Amino acid sequence: MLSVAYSAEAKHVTAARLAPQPERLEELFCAVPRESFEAGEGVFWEGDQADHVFKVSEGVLRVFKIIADGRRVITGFLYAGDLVGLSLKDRYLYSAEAVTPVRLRRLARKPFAEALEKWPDLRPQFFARVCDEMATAQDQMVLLSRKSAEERVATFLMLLARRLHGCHPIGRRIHLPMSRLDMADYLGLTIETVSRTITKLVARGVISPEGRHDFAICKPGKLLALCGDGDSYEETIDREPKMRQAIWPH
Amino acid sequence: MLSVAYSAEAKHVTAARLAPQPERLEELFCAVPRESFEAGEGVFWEGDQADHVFKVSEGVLRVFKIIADGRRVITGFLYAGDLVGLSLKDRYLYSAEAVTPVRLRRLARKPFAEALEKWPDLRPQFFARVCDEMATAQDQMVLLSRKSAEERVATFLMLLARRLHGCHPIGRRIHLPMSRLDMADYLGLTIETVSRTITKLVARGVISPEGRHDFAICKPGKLLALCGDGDSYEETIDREPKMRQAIWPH
DNA sequence: AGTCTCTGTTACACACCGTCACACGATTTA
DNA sequence: TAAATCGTGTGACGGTGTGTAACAGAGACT
Repeated sequence: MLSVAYSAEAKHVTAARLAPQPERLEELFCAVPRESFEAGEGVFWEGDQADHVFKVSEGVLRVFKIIADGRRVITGFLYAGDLVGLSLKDRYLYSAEAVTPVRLRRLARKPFAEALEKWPDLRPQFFARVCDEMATAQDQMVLLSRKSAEERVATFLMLLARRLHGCHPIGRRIHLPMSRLDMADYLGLTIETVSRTITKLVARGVISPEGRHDFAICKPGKLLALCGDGDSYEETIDREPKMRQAIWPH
Repeated sequence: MLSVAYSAEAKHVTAARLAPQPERLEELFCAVPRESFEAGEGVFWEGDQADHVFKVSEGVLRVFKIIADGRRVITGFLYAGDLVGLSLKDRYLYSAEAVTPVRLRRLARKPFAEALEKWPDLRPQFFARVCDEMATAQDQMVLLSRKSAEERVATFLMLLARRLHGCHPIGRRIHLPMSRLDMADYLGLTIETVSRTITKLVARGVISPEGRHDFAICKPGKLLALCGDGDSYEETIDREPKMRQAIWPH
């Protein structure tokens, strides 16, 4: 079924709106129908045969691994436009579940690979996606390895504020579609710590709550400084060289 | 200089032993001379123009990122045979330094990319390398996110024991070429904690020291169980359900 | 020998964060 | 309406791991 659009020459492509020579990687997914998943529903599981790649078209997905005694690590959240399952060999390295109701397009791995072989222009795009995935993983390792609870939460909020693609119109408003538990498992913390840290940020006027899952960023500069990435000038000059103290004065 | 071998057609390749159609990705690196780096010397730096890819031919490399106040995160150690700098776009995402004296081959990015375009058989190999890198990053995220200090150290020791490629002959002997500080920055701990944890493992007879940087694995099963990956049977049955206590009775 | 430097080990007080407990509000069920 | 359930917030308490030491060993050097 799915391979029809790609196994044939361009003239055979009838059912698809796919151009014979797709210019963008995403176009490969246009030919297949969208599938819907309810919040909490699983899309695939770690260890499954990795037969498909996916493109999220609506909603948010969480991608995670489980270890021995039930500990869960969420390695990423995926939003509309993101591709899932690119950098895999034969089996999925992680499980994927819908955080919100999700609509996505599924493409079998083989036609996907064939398309990459056939149309060289797609390869740099594909490679760029994989590189972004890698860069994100690296940043996450930094976060998990060396950042305090407060820095982790601040970094997460900034991440979502930047990724405000189509989700919400305004730039200083953050929407957190996932539960506190999801956040905790993503940030390597517990729900309680996440909760307390958010409370702290609110108390200091950095952000202000608008319901459980929405916040306004009141002091973007402050929030950025709290990320611990050294993106801000104040942070690097205020600090004694090489000293790592409790970061907030009171 | 270096690009000479690839900027020309195959017939122009004279100085290289490179076959016109290389079968393995590594062969691309045969044409270029080896460079030497002393222990501690830098190979490239985060943010540099990513002009080259590297193949380690001898020694061990560390790859790391630095954040704001000097905190360092080592994202990986690279051994002989490993390729460095694959999954990058225009700039290096991390810095690389020699842990031990290192010899490596440097290949300009452009001819490397051209080779991948020209010889399709190399692409799956390249892709597999990138996937391995990704899988390793995922495992590291699990380690940093949810594992105790003891589990981290145990996991690291098992990793090195498995990667005992050409380094050392015997399978139950681990060589740690890097300093305790390097280990700490890789595992998201401090030197002191690494030191204490190793001491603990020695005290329980799991490993036994043979100098500062060499250990024998006395109880491989026990060490595996301590990794917290659930790879072993003992772990799942010994443990009270869901309880995570201080792990060692004495 | 001696001294210096560097790395690794050990000790102890403390802080951050995890664990446990319970309260609160929203939603569902009886 | 009450009762149950779920997600969340908040408090008290304790433990793992940290920070700051001081100390020990191994080279390198004079």
